[in-house]
Amino acid sequence: MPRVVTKGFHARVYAVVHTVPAGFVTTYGDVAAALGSPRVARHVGWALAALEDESVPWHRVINAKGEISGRGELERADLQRTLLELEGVVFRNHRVDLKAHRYRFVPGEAEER
DNA sequence: GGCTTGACTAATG
DNA sequence: TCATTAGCCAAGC
Repeated sequence: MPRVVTKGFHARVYAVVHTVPAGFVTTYGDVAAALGSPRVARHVGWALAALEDESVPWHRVINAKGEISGRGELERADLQRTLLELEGVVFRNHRVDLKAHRYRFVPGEAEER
């Protein structure tokens, strides 16, 4: 299993996720795009899988279908849904209404330089 | 330095 | 809307 990586690609992922405000959600692809590479959506998920920093709102990151992923850990998926609902995100069946809650990243927000 | 893995996405039927 | 296939690329070993 991947060790904690607090720098490099993962660090950027965390920085981007940090810019997502409460009440909004984003997709792995969007985060990847915000990083400059729309193809690295899988790595975004991987970065979050290795995440251990509670300050990162990982629960606001879902897949392009509006569904919650979670490596098969239903516990985490349930928590994620609960957290989002508390923030005002509307769930329709088992999916988030991306049209209403998808967050648009602002260039420069996650850039820390 | 090369192969395997993977919280994905988009396209196709 | 669902199932299958192909592509992409960093991190780990």
